[in-house]
Amino acid sequence: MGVTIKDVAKEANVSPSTVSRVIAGSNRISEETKKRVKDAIEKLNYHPNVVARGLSNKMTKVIGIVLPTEGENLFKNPFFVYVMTGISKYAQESGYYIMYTFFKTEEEKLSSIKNYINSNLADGIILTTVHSKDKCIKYLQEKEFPFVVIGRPEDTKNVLWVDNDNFQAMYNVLSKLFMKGHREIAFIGAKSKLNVSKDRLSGYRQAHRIHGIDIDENIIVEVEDFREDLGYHAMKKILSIRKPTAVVCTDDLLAFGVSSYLAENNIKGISIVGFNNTPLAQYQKPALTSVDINAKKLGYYAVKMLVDKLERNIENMHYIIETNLIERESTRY
Amino acid sequence: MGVTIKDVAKEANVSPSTVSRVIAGSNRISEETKKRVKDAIEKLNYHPNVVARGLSNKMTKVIGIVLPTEGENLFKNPFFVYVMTGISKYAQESGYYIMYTFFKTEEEKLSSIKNYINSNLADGIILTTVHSKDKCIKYLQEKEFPFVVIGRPEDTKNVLWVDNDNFQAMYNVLSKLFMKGHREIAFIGAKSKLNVSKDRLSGYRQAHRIHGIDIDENIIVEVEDFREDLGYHAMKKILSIRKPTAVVCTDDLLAFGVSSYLAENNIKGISIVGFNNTPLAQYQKPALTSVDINAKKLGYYAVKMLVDKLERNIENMHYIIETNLIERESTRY
DNA sequence: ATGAAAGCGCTAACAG
DNA sequence: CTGTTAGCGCTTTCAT
Repeated sequence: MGVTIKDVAKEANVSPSTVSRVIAGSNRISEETKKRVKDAIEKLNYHPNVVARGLSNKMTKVIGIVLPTEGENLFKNPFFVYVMTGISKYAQESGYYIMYTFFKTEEEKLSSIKNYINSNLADGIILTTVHSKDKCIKYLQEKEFPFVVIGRPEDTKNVLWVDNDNFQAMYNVLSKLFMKGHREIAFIGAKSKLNVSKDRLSGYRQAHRIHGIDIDENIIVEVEDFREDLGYHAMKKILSIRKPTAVVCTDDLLAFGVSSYLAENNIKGISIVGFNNTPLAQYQKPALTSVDINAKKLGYYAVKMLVDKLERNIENMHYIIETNLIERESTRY
Repeated sequence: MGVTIKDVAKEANVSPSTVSRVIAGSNRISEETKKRVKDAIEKLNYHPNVVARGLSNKMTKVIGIVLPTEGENLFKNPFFVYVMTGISKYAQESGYYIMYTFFKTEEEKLSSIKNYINSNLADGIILTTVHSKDKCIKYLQEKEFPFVVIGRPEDTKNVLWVDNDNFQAMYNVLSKLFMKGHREIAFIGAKSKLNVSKDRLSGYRQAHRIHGIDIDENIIVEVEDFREDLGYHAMKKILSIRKPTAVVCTDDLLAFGVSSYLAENNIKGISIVGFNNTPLAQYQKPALTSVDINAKKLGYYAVKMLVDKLERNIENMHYIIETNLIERESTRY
């Protein structure tokens, strides 16, 4: 079917190896033949066969990514889609291909990874989720297979990762609210075992400490999952104790629930801040102030780190992606 | 690095080709050597190198998919994510790998496709969107490259596609509403040039015809895009003309807008039906009745068709995936 | 600066 | 039923 390097060689009156060198951008090729080869490539519309190249090189320029389907979160929160677009962007810029697999359980995740490695199909892997004591990380390290993880892992030793500074993000939210005069700020979080969650709560606590404001533990509520109904009930619970002037949530879905509880009961005067700046945040009434975590950029830099390692063996151990507080009506007090 | 077919051959005291045959499941191999080879594979933990196999076979078992990033729709509506999970499912079942690229413009879409083909990396391609007069389809047909499209294309000649029966889906919605006694049913649609949109509107019209109910063209509104605010205004416009007893929308986002307009103005007694059964539909107040289009299954069957063509050259020209009306509070009258 | 030749790991005639 | 051999298309020593 295809036109091969041999055809080009014949057309340009050189050997296949010369063509290969021209493509690789070798500098010890005379300008003249270089041009001749390039013309032939153009003329024949030649494109290297990446499979053949991969076999010869042991580099396929393929990066595998593994994504969770677990829970409905994948569908309600476009986090992973943003990550994927960022991944795709850097990949395209650097000539890499992206392969994906979904997993439901940790076993599936691990076997996806094994498959990528065993098949010799991928040069590197990106993990989009981390558990504490992640078996996959351990496996990849044992195999010495290049990988990067999105989200800071428990043990960062020898792992490339990219993440937001969740501590700082929440700290900044609180600082801002304090500046606006708030003193009683409730906290609604979920999945307290996750690093993200811990960091955000720490930010909340630390901001109080630094600003010399007491924390009322009663208005810190942690729920099971990032769900609107749980946010709704958390708010109800908080209000049964006392009325804060603001409430920060570790996810927009929780904040949506808060918002509808307040609306339903016609309660005014409580600022709300969400996290992740999901697309619906701006359509809430009132439009929800939220922390944008730059998910696309997380994906982008994940690939960048991986490619840097793969091609230049540069190991930037991690990147911190900035967050942005997007202020909307829900904090206009 | 890896253990190769030669190592296995040596271990089992056979030639590499025998090993290859065992792996391929050839039946003219004695049970005894078959066992010996399998043991050796097990013992050495051998996994075929799919790159080498691909080069030799001219079949990589890789399927490329191209996804639009255009508009915010990708992020608000999890359609594509569902499709991707379905794709992933069948791919995993049949031992295929999935590669993806995003595109913003038609040129990018086409160049993604060219890249898949030229690189010899993919065996087939799945298009997740179709335009009328789609250049990509034409290109793929010229190249005689295997592909399937999700969504019925303008010209279905020689193209494999999978889609819902959008005409029927809407027809059924209307029939149901008629059965419930509704006679004045407004229609809110968007992107009227798309096949989906045309089909859904046809279903609306045809149901009226068959049931012998007149259509009031004034309460058929077509807007630019699938956006909540546009649904909101469409409803406003309709109510300025007359009050229907029900309104059907070609997308949940439109229906969300309708719903909030009715809530804000405290208007009761209008049933609402959405389309696509997005995750938020069930959380609306009232919970939104919506047509589930089975996006995951669309993806699943897309891969199935492609693999059937690739491996057995069976060309099932298309699949129709059933839709399901999910009835919730918004039609409880 | 360029060519010849070997080899990446696997498959598929062709023999036997 | 099994081994030998010749590629698949490209890269990369090793010569010259």
